[in-house]
Amino acid sequence: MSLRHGLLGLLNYGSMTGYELDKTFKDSLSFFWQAKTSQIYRELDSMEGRGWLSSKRVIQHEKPNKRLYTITDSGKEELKSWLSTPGSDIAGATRARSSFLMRVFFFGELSTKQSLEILQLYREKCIEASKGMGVAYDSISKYDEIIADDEKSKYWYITALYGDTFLQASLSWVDKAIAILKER
Amino acid sequence: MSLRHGLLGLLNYGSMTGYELDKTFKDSLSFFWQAKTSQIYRELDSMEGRGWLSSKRVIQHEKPNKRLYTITDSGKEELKSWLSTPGSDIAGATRARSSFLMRVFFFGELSTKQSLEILQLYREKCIEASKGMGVAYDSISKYDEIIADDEKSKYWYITALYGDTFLQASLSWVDKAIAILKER
DNA sequence: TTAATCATGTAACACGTTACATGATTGC
DNA sequence: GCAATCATGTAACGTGTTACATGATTAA
Repeated sequence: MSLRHGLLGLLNYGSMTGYELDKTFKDSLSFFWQAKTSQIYRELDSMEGRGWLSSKRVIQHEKPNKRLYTITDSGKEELKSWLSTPGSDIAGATRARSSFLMRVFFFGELSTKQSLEILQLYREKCIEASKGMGVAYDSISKYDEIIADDEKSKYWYITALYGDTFLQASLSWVDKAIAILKER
Repeated sequence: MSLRHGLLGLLNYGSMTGYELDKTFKDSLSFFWQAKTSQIYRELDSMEGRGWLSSKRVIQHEKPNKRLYTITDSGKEELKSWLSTPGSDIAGATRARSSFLMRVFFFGELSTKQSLEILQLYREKCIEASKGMGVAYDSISKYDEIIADDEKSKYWYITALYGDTFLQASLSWVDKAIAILKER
């Protein structure tokens, strides 16, 4: 499973509360992996049960109390071992799980006009997302300043680069698709 | 949900057994959506419960008996309505859910040598998958001969084109990533 | 004064994965 | 003789999603 290890990776940068993890996850990893707040809390609980994390209740007076999670040695081991054995997900990475593309496969049931409308909507979303990549790079710079570690931020940059490449490819595909539907 | 509608789409081309659906799904849609055999049988059951399908037991003597599924009018309606309302999945399509990329994000914890090895493995998988696209196009031609409908096969071709575009982009990204790690 | 932020969770349900079970026929 | 293909499923478990619940502080 991945959410587990994503959280482990983030906690390896420093202790955080569930709330902070949720936001950090959404800031940094949500392009590749989405998770709901409720799932994150449940997962933290189960990770603590496995001994990968320890937690401390922090009493606050002006704000609600919070629970601060810290990665344990056993958690660090698990993270390293997960990172160094990229089992099946390397194969899965050469496929693009997408319910949208599955729809497109069946667009023969719609009119060309309707299909075109949907593809054009997708095109706009791609352009929007592409513009939004700036925020991702900003986010990387921000965390880079806090953590200040070139070895780490280099990879953050590489993943952001993937986002760019992916969105450009998506755009170039949808333009080809629209052209095919318009020809003749 | 998507598996449901994928199966509905396939059954709209003609009646099939669970076994045939499983193979057809894996032949045609598995680049975008993966499903286990057991899940397909369970789903067919639940779809019949909703009245989207009807089924008939076919008694065979030389082979095991089978159950033939046929889409109902209500199922056809559901398919059309799903196709024409591309709700949230159009937004999701501009993100690339990938546990592999999440790993890469944390590669700072590994040595550059190890990271390079994993990226090179990924590179090979991309090339392999890229070569495998030929099979996908063959599969399209095969079904195109059976179904003989340009309106339909046009979209099959467009989705295969996505596969190609995606794999080329993945390759181009990993080459950039490897270059970054090798520089200096 | 209304919405957003801070901060945590529970419960129920939906979907995906793994393991197991059966047994005949056909091709290498 | 052994593996693959045909053909169907059940049970248990793991993961993801939706809905609900609470309540103070701060910025527009």
